[in-house]
Amino acid sequence: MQQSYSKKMPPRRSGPGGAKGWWRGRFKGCGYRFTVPRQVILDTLNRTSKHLSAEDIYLAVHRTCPNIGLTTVYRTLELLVQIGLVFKFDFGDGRARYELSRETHPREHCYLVCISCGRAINADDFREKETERVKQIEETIAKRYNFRVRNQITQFYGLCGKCSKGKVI
Amino acid sequence: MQQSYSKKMPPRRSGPGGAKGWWRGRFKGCGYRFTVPRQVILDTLNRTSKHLSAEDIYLAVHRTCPNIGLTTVYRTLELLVQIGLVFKFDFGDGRARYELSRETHPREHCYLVCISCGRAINADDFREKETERVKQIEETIAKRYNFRVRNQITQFYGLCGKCSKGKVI
DNA sequence: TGCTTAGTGAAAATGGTTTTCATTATTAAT
DNA sequence: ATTAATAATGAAAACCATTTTCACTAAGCA
Repeated sequence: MQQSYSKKMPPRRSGPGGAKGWWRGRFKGCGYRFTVPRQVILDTLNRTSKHLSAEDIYLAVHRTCPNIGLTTVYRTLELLVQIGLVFKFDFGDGRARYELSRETHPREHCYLVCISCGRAINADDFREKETERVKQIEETIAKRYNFRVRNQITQFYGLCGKCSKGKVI
Repeated sequence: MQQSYSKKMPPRRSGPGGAKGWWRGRFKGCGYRFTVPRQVILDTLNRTSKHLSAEDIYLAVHRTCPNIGLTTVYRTLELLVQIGLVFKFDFGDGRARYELSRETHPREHCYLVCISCGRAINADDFREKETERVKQIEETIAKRYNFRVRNQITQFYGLCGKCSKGKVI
């Protein structure tokens, strides 16, 4: 039972408990409990800017809390994505990646994915200056498709330097 | 052993065998055999503009050639992606989708993916007028990252009309 | 403090994809 | 054409990220 939540969000890092306080409020506001596993998983995501897989998170979490199982990691991540606190990505390598949604960070992501070796190269810097344009696009989409954009990813598929060596096409 | 292939491509639908002739040449040029399963799978992809999953293709192919197995479908698709004849997509629903690469069709794809119900809405029309801009971006990427772009997909993650009902956030 | 119920963890199940391996079909050489 | 070499195939098994099941635990309200 997800409840509606006030549009006026409190600033993320102020108030009792800092980020944790904000998260807690967000959980409660949606009718969920703010449990230890959920705190620890959010903390882990908060400590890095990388895109972690569920197993990455499980292993990191496992060091401090060995009793937290992989199942809970998956379940929590699913919930966090639903709530909108975490973004889920798929680079086509058979495992999903997760990243904490930070308002101070760009919500536009850009990757170069090599179709030969599967390597994914981050090219976010590419989009930074396009924020305005992207905002416009999102507004248009909201109107035309009645769709609320939360996150955006652009992937360029092709051949990386190594893999394109010697190939003309 | 992938061989280099002349940059001057013959027109896709002319010459002996039409598209098939072109495909055949492409296979041979790369050192691969143009077998019946590969023909049939390419034909199937050629007959639709939808994004088919491996199973979709298997079922379609199975009607005419019941002896073609799912394994071959997967193997052929992987090869086709490597050769650059087919694009592979991932909407995060646990199964990959494939689409024939047609030069007459745009290589820019745009989707709205609902993080609540998982529905993927095609919004390609959105990009059609941006072809020039996208070309520039691809050129810059090629230079800066030494990366040859073959295909591009932009996904907007968010809430579709149905799923955002009653939610303020 | 106790009660209700959401949340958790271990193990099993699921399901798309990949690997294995014996067989078949294609190509190049004869 | 026939044959030899090897690439391609199909069925079954393996793989592996993710999900489900179910008995148990802990958060939050009365």
